[in-house]
Amino acid sequence: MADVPTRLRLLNAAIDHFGRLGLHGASTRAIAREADTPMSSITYHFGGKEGLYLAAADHIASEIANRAGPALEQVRAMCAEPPTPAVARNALHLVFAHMVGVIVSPETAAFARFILREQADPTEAFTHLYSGAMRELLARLAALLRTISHDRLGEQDSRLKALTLMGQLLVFRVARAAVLATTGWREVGAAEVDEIRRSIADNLEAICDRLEAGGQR
Amino acid sequence: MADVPTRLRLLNAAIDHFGRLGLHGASTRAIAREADTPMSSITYHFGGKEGLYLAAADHIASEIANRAGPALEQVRAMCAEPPTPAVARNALHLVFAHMVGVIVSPETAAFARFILREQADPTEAFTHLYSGAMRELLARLAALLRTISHDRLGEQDSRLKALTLMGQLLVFRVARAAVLATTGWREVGAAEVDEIRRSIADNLEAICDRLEAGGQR
DNA sequence: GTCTATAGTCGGATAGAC
DNA sequence: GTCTATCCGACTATAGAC
Repeated sequence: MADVPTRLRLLNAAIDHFGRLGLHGASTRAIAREADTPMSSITYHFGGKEGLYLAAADHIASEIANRAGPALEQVRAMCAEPPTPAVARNALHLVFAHMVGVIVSPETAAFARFILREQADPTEAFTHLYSGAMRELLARLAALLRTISHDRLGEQDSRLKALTLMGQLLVFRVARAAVLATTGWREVGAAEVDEIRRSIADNLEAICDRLEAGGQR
Repeated sequence: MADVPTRLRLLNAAIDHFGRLGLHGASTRAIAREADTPMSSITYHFGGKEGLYLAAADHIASEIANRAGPALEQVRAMCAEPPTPAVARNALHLVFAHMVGVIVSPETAAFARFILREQADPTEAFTHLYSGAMRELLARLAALLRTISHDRLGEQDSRLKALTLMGQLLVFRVARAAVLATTGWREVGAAEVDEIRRSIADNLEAICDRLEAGGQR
């Protein structure tokens, strides 16, 4: 902790400030102050404010890839040979149980703010974020859902369903204030994450049941 | 359109600018310019930047209450006498079919940005937003879910499930960029909204089936 | 690589004319 | 109610010392 390079200190401070205030709203002075380095070192390391912004996006993408990596790796292994619906179902549960922890964890809060803002008003940085971490995850989820449905679900339908499922997680990140107000929780700690995980697993079961049995779509 | 009072023009411009840039990031000069009035009229009408911000939150809350009103009214009517699970199920579908349109519509985009930002970093304005529109909706959803489950679902569990269900909608608003990238859509128009509505209705059916039959929770 | 100093722009608030 | 003029602070960028 004591010997973090200036470049990295700047990136961490940048993710925090840009996430809260946006590209325009954040100030390089404040970022530099938090990183305990003069403002002009931003020019030196990243060429300027926008360079720092893009570098922050790339840094987030690689950090997320690291965190989602273990779960994705496991799913890749389970799907090495074409999986049965039962195996796919297992894999789906695995991914979600893991993602709940990742998405709700305080360490990813700053990442989430940055990504959220970028989605609201996408710039060049969004491509970096999407290609870096989200695309494979969503594609894998969609493929699992299709398998579970015995391929009755169309490709587009399975992508849509993957998105709705991710939404069940997302709400606990992006609407945290409403979540706290509704549940009466004071924070989202380990006990609360378990409750969320159970509720979502329950929904997953229900949706998989219907998919596997063959509902009307 | 031609004769909108200055106060209202300022509110609309404020919602747009604050939603995109936040309280600090937005500039009263730019807001006033868009409202085609001098900056000092903000001082006159709202006392300053923060007064304008709070007024914008109140205005959003009442606009949302207007839009969600019809659906909520219908649900209230259906629940006048304690509803059967089948009636509750109908009501649930009704609310969601309506909310999909509301949440995804371009007119509410500015509202969504404002609320999103406020959730990420709640200020006094959040209370206004939550009490004004969200609370009753979430409470009604939770009550419907409980009824559907024959009261097997606990109060807290039903609130959590209401939140996960709202998440399925939310994702199409807050992660629009990812939605477009994943589906290949170029916009979320009427045809796309119908697909979303079908996918979510399908999930609802699945979850209600499980709830009504009595899953493990 | 790191820091200081400075130039030029734009921000919010306010006083006071009409 | 509406507008102009002005104050002062904060911002980004950059030149140049070490």
